[in-house]
Amino acid sequence: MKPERLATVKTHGLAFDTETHLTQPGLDAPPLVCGSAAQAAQPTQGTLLDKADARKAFGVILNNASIILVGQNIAYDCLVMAQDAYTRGIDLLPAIFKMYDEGRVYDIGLAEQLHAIAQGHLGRDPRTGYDLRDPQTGQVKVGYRLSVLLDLVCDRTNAKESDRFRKSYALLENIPLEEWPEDAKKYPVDDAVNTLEIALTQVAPPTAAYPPGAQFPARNRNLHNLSDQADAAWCLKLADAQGLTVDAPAVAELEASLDAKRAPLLGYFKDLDFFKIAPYKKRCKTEHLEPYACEECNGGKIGITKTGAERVNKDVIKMLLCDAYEVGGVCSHCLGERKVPGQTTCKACEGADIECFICGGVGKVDALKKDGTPKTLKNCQRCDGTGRDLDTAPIPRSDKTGAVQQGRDDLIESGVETLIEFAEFLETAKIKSTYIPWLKQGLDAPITQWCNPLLATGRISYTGCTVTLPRKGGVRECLVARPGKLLISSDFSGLELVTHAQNCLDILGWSKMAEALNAGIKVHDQLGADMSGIPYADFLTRRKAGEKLVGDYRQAAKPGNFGFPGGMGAPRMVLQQRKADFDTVGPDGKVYKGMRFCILIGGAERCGTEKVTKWGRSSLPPTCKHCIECAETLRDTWFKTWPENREYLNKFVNGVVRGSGEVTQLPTGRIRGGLDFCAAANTGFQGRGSDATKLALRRVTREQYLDRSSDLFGTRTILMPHDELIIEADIEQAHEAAMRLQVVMEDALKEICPDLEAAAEAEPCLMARMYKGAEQVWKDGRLVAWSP
DNA sequence: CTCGCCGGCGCC
DNA sequence: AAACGGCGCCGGCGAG
Repeated sequence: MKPERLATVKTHGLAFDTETHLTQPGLDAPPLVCGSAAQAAQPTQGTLLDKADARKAFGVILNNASIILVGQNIAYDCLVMAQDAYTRGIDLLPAIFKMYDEGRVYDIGLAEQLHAIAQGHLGRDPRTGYDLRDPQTGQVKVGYRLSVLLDLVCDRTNAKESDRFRKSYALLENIPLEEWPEDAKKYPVDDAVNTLEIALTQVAPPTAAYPPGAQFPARNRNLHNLSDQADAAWCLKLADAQGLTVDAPAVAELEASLDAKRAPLLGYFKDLDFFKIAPYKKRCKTEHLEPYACEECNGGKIGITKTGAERVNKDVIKMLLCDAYEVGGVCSHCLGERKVPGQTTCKACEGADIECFICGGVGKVDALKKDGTPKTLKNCQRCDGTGRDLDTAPIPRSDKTGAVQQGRDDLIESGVETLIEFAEFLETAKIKSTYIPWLKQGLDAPITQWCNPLLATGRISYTGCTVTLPRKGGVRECLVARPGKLLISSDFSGLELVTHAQNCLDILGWSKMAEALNAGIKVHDQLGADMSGIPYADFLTRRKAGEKLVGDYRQAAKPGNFGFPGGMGAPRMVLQQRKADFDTVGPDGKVYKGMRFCILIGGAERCGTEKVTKWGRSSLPPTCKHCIECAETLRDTWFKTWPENREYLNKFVNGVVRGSGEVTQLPTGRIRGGLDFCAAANTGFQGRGSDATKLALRRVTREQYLDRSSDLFGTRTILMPHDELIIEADIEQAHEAAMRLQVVMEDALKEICPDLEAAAEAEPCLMARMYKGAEQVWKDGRLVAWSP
C-alpha cells in the first residue's frame, strides 16, 4: 500500500463485514443475511445493516474513491457481495476490481501476516514465541482470525462476547432487524468495530503508551506489499470459488483397482505379521473361535485406521530392519525386554524436589499396581523397543528421538525382499488413507478450495490435499474439466533458476547463470558438460544422439542446479535423490531405486559398496560413500560453473545470518526476517517466484472477468500451484486462451525479473483431466488436448 | 478419551 | 564448518 493511502485508513477507513448462510460443499459464497460497518470518524459506533442496507453500503464503498475498505479476509466478503448482486442481475466485479486497482483495500489479517513475516514470527505469538492460539478457546492452528488479531494487536481477548448466532444467521434471514435478539444484533457490530480498531492500531505510530526514549515495538512492517497481496488474495478467492470437479466413476474405478491389487498382498503381509490384528472385544456377543475372524467385532482381522488403512505392526518391521542392518547385542536399559514400566509423577516430591530420595531428583517413578507389577508398559526409548543395542551397527535413526526409522527409503535400502515389497505396498496404503477420502469429498459437488494466500516466503497453500496429489497412482486423473471444457495448465520453466539469477544480478551485480539463461544455454546441460569435461556443444550433440553417458551426466546435474542455491550439502543431495522417482541401472543390470550419483557420474560398478554414517559433523543413515563424493564433486563444479554462488552463499547469505537475519525481497521490497542460513538462502528465489506467479494470476483474472476482447475472457482459474496456473476454458476457446495465458505469464515474469527477459518462458498444455507431465500437442496449428 | 508432537510422505 | 526451503495430512504414541 502506498504510504499516502495508508495514512487515510485513519480518516477514511470503513470496516465492513457480512453474515451469511453457512458455507456448503460446492458453494464458496453463501447467501448474504446481513452486514455491519464501522467508520474511522466514529470508530466505536458500529452499525448493523440489513440486506438492503448492506448492499447500499457496499455500493458506496465501491464507488467512493476516498474510502478504504477494511476487513478481515475481506476477499470473502467481496465474493459474497458479488454473488449476491449476481443473483439479482448486477455485475459488481468491475467495481470490485477497480477498488483493488486503486489500492483501497486494507485486510487486517494480511497486514498482520506481512508484519509477522518481517519480524520472523509468522504463525507465532511474538509475546510468547508459541504457536498462535485462539485467546478464548485455546484452539491451535487458528491462523490470523479476528479474535487472534484483536489479542495480538489490541491486547484484548473479548472478541466474541455474543457469538451465539455466529453460525445461525440463516435462521434470522426473513425476520426484521428490530425483532432480532440483542446478541444477534450485537455480534456483527462488534466484528466491524473490532476490525476497525485493529486496523487503526496497526497503522498508528506507537507513541502514547511508551515513556520517552523507550524502544518502540516495530509495527506495520511490509505494508508496502499489502495492496498486491490483497489483490492476489481476491483473485485466489475467485479461483477457490470454482472448486475442483471430481469424476465420480473414476474414483470408484481407482478404489476398485487399488483394492484388487492389494487383496493378495494383504494375506501375504498378514502372514508375515506386518499388520496389527484387531482385538476380540469382550462386549461382542459372538463366540470368538480363534483363529477365525469375528465378523461382529472384527477381532482377529487386520486392524484398520479411521481412514481405512491397515495398521502396520511397526515392531515387527523394526526387528527385521535390525536383522538387516545387523544390529545385535542387548539393550542396556530394558535388558532386551523391549518394554519398560510407564512412569508417573513422584508422589514424594510431586515432581519438584531435586533432593527427593524416592525419585532421585527425576520427579518421576515407575507406575506400579498394588501388587508391585507395572501398571503400564511403554516402549523402551533407548532401544526404541527393539531390545537390541542399537550402537552395535549402523541403522537409520531419528536425530531427535533416536527411533529406528522405517520410511520407504530405509525399507528399500535394507535390501530385504519382503521389506522392499512392503515399501511398494505402503504407497497404495497412502492413496487409500489420504487421497481417496479427499477425492470422495467431491462426489456430489465440486471440492471447495480454501487457499491461504500468504506464507512466509510469499507462496500460498491450500487446506487439504489439493497441491500434494501424487504424480503417479491415478489420483490426479480423477479431477476433470467440466463438460465441454478443457484444463489449461501452464507452468514457468525453471522459475526458480530465473529468479535466483535475477536475485544474484540485483544483489551481487553479476550472474553467470543469468548470462547463460539469456543466451539460451541449457543450464543443466552446461553443468553436465562441465562435470564430464565434454565441451558444451559436443555435449548437446551427443545427448541428442541419445548417448547414455551424457544423458546420465545431465540427469545428475539437474538436481544440483535446483538444490545447491538453497545451501544444500552433498549428503542431503544424495539422500534426497535416492528417493527420486527414477531408477538407476548399474553396468551389471542391477536396478536401484532413485538416483545413484556413483553410477551415473562416478563410473561405479555398484552403489553402496562402502557406506558411511557420518559426513563432516552430521550423522546420516548408512549412505553410499562414493555417491556423496560424487555429489561433492558436483557441488564443486556447480560453484565453478556458476561462480556467483560462492559470493551469494558465503558472503550474502552468511552476512544476512550474522547480521539482521532479514532478506528484502526484490522487486516488491517485502522483508522476511528471523532467518537461518538455509531459509535465508532459499527465501529470495522462492519469494520472487511467488511474486511472479501472483502477478500473472492477477493479470489473467482481470482478463477473464473484465476484458471482453481478451482470449482469456470467460475462462476461469481454478488453481495456482506455486509456479503454475491451471485454468478452465471452453474447448473451442482453449487454444487461443492458452496462447494468451502464455503471453500474460511471460510478461509478468519479465516484469519481476527484468534482466532475464529472454529466459521468461511458460508452456501451456491442454488436457481433459489432471495429468502430471502433460505436453503440448499440436494439430493443424492449434494446441489440442494431451492424453497419455 | 483428547491433545500435541514426531516421523513420514505427498507436492512445488 | 556446515547447512536447501515452503507447505498439509495421516498414524503412532505418550501425557494428562
